[in-house]
Amino acid sequence: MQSFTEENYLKIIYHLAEKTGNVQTNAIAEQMQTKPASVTDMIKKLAEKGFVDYIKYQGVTLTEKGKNAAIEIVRKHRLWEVFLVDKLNFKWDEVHDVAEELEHIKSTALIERLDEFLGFPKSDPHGDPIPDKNGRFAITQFIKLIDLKVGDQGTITGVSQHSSAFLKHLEKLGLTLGKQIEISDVTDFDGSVEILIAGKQINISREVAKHILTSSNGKN
Amino acid sequence: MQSFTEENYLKIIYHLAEKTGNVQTNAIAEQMQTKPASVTDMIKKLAEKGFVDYIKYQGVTLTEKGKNAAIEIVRKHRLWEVFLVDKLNFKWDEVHDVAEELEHIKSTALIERLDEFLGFPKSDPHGDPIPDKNGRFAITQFIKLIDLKVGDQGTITGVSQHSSAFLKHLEKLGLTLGKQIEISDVTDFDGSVEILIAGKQINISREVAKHILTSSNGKN
DNA sequence: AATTATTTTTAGATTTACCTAAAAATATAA
DNA sequence: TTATATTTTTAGGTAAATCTAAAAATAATT
Repeated sequence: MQSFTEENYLKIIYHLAEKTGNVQTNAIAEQMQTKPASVTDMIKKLAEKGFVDYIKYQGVTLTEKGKNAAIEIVRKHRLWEVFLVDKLNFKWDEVHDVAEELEHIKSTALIERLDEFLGFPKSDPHGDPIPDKNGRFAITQFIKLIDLKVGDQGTITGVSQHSSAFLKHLEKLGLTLGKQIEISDVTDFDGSVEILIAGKQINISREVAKHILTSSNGKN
Repeated sequence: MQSFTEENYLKIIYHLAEKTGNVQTNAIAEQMQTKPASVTDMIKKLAEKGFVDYIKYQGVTLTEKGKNAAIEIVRKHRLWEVFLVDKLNFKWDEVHDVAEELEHIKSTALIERLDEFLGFPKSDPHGDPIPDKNGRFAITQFIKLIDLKVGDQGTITGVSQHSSAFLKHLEKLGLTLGKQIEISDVTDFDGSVEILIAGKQINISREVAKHILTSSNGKN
């Protein structure tokens, strides 16, 4: 199949493409922590192998083949994260780097058995959906906490930021997956949000609220 | 630390050194499935990094540092094998290749937690000892089945051959780890061994008997 | 001891993924 | 629309791990 590096490129292109449509050379370079010139080289190789469509100076888009390969890597990454948290008692802010290595282990049997061992989880420790072995995602409806209105209730089901600092901060505030919350106030001045969680009132910055994902239970 | 390739060299040198003292270039090349010229290159690098002592045309020996690194890799390999068999229901003949990849994942925390998760196993699915996190092996006393005398009883505790074909053969004969056996006869003609296992009489070739390791319970 | 065979090393190339520096294309602003 | 800025690509080079072919050292044989 592909080398570690190729797999990393595919994964990053996939994630970048989720937001925008086609993906710029510089954006890839930034994510890969490498130089644009190196990205051009690799893009050509991936295009030759049929993983991306590439028009000079226009960036790339994943082909069907490329998308499938990328989804497989995402699947592995997220399953390993579940393993680390559920079985080895890692914290949700400790798993990323190790999963980044584990995702490259090449064995279909391994991943299928791991999936089964973990009970076919639908999402990883950050709430991100885990595609099944056919590459299909369960449809998940996230509402950003920042978009909830005063009085709305919801459950924390994910985060859109995976930095250790952010996750540790949430942990300290008790804002972990599955927790029930209610919006009690939104501050005009700085847009910070007052929320009710486990009977307590806490205040979180707008920046934090932007990266918490919820499934809303509607108005109180 | 080291690259995958360097780690594989260290591991192979370690295993070769277990038998002989210092290790020949050609022997390494054979194990690594590469050419002697490539081995010479790598040996120089490992020597420069202080993993091996090297005298031109005289082969190599592992330094303390090299030995520790090698043992760490062996530890990882064997722990992952236990994981695959105990938790993911792999057969003992299916685990080698996957463990070969998993052993290179770089995370001390991962291995320590995995060790704990598995209940600090002392040996892998083939009976090979697993060094603890300080690199220490539990002392294990193996007697080759071929060296047992008629009337001797023993427990199968390991194998000295890891090929899938051999392991599948043992599986079919019911000769798996932990099984009690008794030597009932040794054929003069071809040296094949008659053994009593689970009340049944079976015959195994000399070649097979050489690669089964037992802990003898002494004479019947 | 001289010859032959084997093992090991050197020399010079190749491939992968990366780099820098400069050129080319595209986008933005005056 | 010309000038400026940004993005992307090309050209040429490096380091890691490999290779082949040939040379050098060591071992085995006659």
